[in-house]
Amino acid sequence: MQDSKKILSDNNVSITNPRILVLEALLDNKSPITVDELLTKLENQVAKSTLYRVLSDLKKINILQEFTNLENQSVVELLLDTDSHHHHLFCSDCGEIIDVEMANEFEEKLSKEIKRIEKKFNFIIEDHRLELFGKCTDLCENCS
Amino acid sequence: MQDSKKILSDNNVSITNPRILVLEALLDNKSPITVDELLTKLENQVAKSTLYRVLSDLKKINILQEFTNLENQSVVELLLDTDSHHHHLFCSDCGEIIDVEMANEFEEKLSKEIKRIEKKFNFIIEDHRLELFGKCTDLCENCS
DNA sequence: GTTATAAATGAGACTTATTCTCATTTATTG
DNA sequence: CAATAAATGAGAATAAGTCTCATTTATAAC
Repeated sequence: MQDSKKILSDNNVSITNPRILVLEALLDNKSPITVDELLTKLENQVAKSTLYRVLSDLKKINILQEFTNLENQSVVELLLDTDSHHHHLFCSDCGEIIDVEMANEFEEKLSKEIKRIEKKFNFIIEDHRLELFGKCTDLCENCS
Repeated sequence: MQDSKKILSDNNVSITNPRILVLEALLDNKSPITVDELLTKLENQVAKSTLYRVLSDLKKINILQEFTNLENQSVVELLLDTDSHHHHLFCSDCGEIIDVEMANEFEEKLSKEIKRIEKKFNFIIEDHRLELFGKCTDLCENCS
């Protein structure tokens, strides 16, 4: 059973062609992608309304993360439980978004600090997101 | 000279009524506010197109931060250089966004980790943002 | 394999947030 | 105070995302 079908059945979501196509597009380039790019990639294969519905389905079963890039466009990224915890690095020159794993030592420090914040604000903190903004200096042509 | 006028002249931005009104609205509730709420607050005082233009002016002079809340609405917050560095805590029950200062010790650790990432990815990191997601347990009526 | 049923889809209308246009008003400088 | 450039208001235009509803498809029962 292929990845995309397995993902769907594992999550008790019915296996349909659009869902397979969207999942495969996401598995295909396994890094953050603009909803707009996804729409183009799946043009003539999945209707716009369906794409948005499938994305919302994937969010519901907690395997899709959504955030915004520096231009405030919606960006999605598949996040399977086999994937490791990571954060994002945004280049303001070329717009690239790069997955970054922080050192364990740092994540531990962050967890401790989060516990302190939970007590201080009487909050239950379920998730966190760290975004780093800057310029890549040699990764792409745009970034001289 | 009032705050808002001083802010504008300090940044070489001409002092106009709409700019004063927007700045005062932002200074007034000095915590993140939805663009939509701001629009309502300034109804009949500042045209919609002007509000967006003024917000973009304030972003250009680097005293306005923009991000999105859990409902993907645009949220803005005035960020003067007299303000201390802070992050945000989002409540998924009531939608509140709270400013949070992390411990110095933690921010130092983060700076070090950022230096490591800069080297590893050949990046110049200029800014970072940490978002904490959870539920407040007693801050508001919605959150039982 | 057929059939019944509920769920998912496609197409496009609709909504909402944001940007754009352009005629008018206002701030600034000399 | 006059001249000029910049800013504004009003509403049209655009774009992202949602909704509707008739049709298609997946699933479960037989």
